[in-house]
Formats: sequence, C-alpha cells, structure tokens
Amino acid sequence: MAEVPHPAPTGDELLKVLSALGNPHRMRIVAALQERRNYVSALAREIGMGRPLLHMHLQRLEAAGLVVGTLELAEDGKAMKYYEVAPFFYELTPHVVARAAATITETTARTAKEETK
Amino acid sequence: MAEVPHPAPTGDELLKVLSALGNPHRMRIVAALQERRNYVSALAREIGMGRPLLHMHLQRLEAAGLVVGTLELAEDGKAMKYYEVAPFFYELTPHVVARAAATITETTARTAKEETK
DNA sequence: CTCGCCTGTCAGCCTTTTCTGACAGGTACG
DNA sequence: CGTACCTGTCAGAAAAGGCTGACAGGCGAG
Repeated sequence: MAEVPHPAPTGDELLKVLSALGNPHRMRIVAALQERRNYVSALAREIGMGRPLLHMHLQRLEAAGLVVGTLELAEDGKAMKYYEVAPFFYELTPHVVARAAATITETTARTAKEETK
Repeated sequence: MAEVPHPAPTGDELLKVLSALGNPHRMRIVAALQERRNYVSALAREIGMGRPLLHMHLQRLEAAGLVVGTLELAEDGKAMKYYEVAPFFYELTPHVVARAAATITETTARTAKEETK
C-alpha cells in the first residue's frame, strides 16, 4: 500500500484535478465508484441524477485522470460503459501549489480558436 | 520538515479547499504569498489584478484556511492587511475523497435561509 | 484642505458551469 | 413491430463565479 505521491504536477494538471474534485456531486461519484465499478445508467439511478448530467461529470473526472471508462459488451450484446476510479495520489501543500502555479498555461478568456498546436 | 498530512478532512472542508485551489488566479496568489507575505494593494499591483477582485479571492482562500490575514498598523499609522500562506497539507487519494464525500452537508440549492445552526 | 495610499463594500455585467428535456442509434425479447 | 434497456449528443434555461467601477472611511504629509 506504500503508494508514492505524484511528483510535481503541472499547473494545468493540478488545476484540472482540483476543480474536478471541488464539486459535491463529483466527489460523491468518486465515492460511489470507489466501492464498486459501475455503468452509467445504473450509477445515475444509484445517486439520483440525470444521465446527461452524470455523463458530463464523468467526462470531467476522466479528463482529470481520476476515473477511467471502459466500453464493454455484455453477454446479451448490450454495450455498457463501466467506470472505475483511477489510483491517484496528490499531495497538497503550499510548496506544491506554488511550484505548479509557475507552469500555468494562460488559457484564460482566450477565444479558444487560437489553439496553437 | 516532517509535516504530517491532514487526518480525515470533512467533506465540506475538503470541498472548500479544493474549489479554492482549483482556480488559476487563486493558485498564483498562494504562490506569490509563498515567497513573501504581502498586503492587499501591493499584491494586487504585483500580480496585476483589481483590488476588489483580489480581495474576494483572498477571502475565499482564507475561508478555506489556506491563507491568514492580519491587520497591522504601519509605523506611519496606516492600517495594512498582511496575508501569508497557512501551512496546510492535504493528501488526495480515492480513499480520502470517498471518506470525505460521506460527510457532505447537502447545502445544494437550499434557499440558504435554513442555515440550521 | 487637498492629495496619496491604505482599507473595505456594493450593484451590476459578463462568462462559465451546471442542469434538464428531447432526440437518435444500437441490441435483445415477447 | 413495439417495448425495454443501453449508449451518446445537443440546445437552451438556470445558477454560480468572476470581474469592474464607483463609493466611503481612515490617517499622515505637504
């Protein structure tokens, strides 16, 4: 169990992780998936949330690398997307934050059309 | 330097911390204060930000317990509020998140007038 | 008394997030 | 073929956050 903390996270990376986890619903989603992996519809019913909304939250969590989704074919041929938590480990200290802050891609308010690269 | 990580954060507490740190500006504010404590107006000039806005961000950070503000009297009698980072240390793992998620005060969409206690 | 620098707050605008309802496609079962 | 369950996406409403300019008070120096 001696997990090693994530070295020095990028500003953008840490930003995505924190803003993803800084939401009550998403936090509960992680908690639910922590107990057992589940597919979207079932999870939606379990935590009482609309599918479209849950879908959005899961995407956000996956984009931050906190959960992973896998599209699987059930025996009866139905396609179901199972999600499970990823084994993340971040340390949150002033030093880490300061370090990360220095590497933030100023994507603020940009028209988003100037996606260089 | 053997700092000990924060035990088991409350859902609300962790939520405040994460949503506070999950913002590029606030992250940079922490970074700036990490180098040296500073007072509001000077800090505002340093990171190029309006005073009212910075004030709001600082409040959010302070509410999360990440920075502390102290109103001090300068030699010439001027009142200046100095801010500095608090020595926080949070561990971010699926387990911690799941644990915290269970203790979330469902303040969602509540009229906020029913602030019991 | 006016200027400069400090503190704070408030109303209002604007952008981003969050959330909902409706739609479309797929496979299996009666 | 109609029903039931799965998947996804999109437009548009509703709410939350971020941001700005203006205002008010305090103290010291010229």
